[in-house]
Amino acid sequence: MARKTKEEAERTRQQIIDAARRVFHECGVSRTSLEKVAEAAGVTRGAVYWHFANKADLFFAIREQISSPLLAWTSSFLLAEDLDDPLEGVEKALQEFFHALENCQEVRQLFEIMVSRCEYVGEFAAVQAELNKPALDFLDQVEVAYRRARERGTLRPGLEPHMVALDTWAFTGGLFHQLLAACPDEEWRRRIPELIAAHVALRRRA
Amino acid sequence: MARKTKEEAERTRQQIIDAARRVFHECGVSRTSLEKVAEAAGVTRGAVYWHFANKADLFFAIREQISSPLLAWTSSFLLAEDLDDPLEGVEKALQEFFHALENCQEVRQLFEIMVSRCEYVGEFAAVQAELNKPALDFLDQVEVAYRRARERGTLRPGLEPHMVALDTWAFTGGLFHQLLAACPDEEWRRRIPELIAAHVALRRRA
DNA sequence: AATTATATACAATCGTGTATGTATGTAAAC
DNA sequence: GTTTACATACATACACGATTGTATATAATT
Repeated sequence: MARKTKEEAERTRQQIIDAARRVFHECGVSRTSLEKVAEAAGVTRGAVYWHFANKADLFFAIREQISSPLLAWTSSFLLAEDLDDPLEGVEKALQEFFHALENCQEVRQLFEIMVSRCEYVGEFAAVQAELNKPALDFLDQVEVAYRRARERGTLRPGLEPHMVALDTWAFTGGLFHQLLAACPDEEWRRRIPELIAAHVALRRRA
Repeated sequence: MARKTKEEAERTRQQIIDAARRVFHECGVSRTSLEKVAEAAGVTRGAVYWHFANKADLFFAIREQISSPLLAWTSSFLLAEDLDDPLEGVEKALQEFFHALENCQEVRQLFEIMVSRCEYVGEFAAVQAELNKPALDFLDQVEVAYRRARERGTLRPGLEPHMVALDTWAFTGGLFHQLLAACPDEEWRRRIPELIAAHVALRRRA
């Protein structure tokens, strides 16, 4: 086969990224050969190697496509300055994040790959560092929100913003991992919004 | 080489398990060939295949050696019936678990392998299910503890045991994962006991 | 005409499982 | 108490498939 127009090439690139996400999700990253990805995308390894240097490069591309916009979206709520109660921003951000995780197939696949279908060793150690940066940013932002809440008087008295932020951070990470890896049952999933609300409520002035 | 006595054979088996844990931790499960494990253990693949059917079998053996006793130990605190305040059992169990995670090299390596150096696909999907079972057991036990606390009147009024248990469960899972994969800094680690204490305190009657 | 977007062909490596070799332990027969 | 027979605990060798990266071919685009 032969050369295609730039738009067609871009479409091919996207097809490869989509295919890679599906195959990574099904087979795990290390058991996925680039041949499989190519086949799933309806091209040959030639095309894959043209667009991406190697498997790790492909992995980063998937991340870029899905994760970046989502995190920008959710953190916009955390940073919102015009809230009467900054705790609402925390709750809204969490609700949005877990809503996307529940309802968007691509998002869910990506995070499942990152959590339980990838080994963070060698080239992929860098991927893990990338994964963690948003988590640490989130931690900082939550602390800011709690600090603001204390100033506005909506934080439960006696709670120190730093500690509460760590607590919420741990809670969020736990929800995230348990949801992806150890979900007890379907009923539990439906109660996640409620659980988040309860978590925040416990930190609000009674 | 030739046949050894039963004790020697058992020692060989343990050496292979130890070596496998180290190599899995360093290279990731899928990039670890049984040849590497054999070399690290000072034997040949023949010995490895004699004691274990395949890589997944070896993985289970590592888990069995390290995880089982630890979980028995920690859950003994959760189940303790003679406590004035059942919340103390929750706290003690969490403190013990994270203490082991901090101070025991083998425990830490095992969990790091499970969290970020193994792809739960194919034969290993079963491993993940195994990993989750203790987590779900823990969830149940925590709920029992909170229920008892409510009966004894040490639980903060207005909290429902089921929801609080889920909250603590998420918190614990988050602490676990963040500690293994995204630890902010050394100072943070030293404050984990404090963080756990604060978490439980927030659920105790003021 | 030069470049680009692919397909195809190639070489080299690596890992797996199994089959086989072998020396020693172990227990029963004598 | 030997001898014998068999099981055990490995080491070694082999056959096979799978993947990877690259080099080259090809045809359409620019």
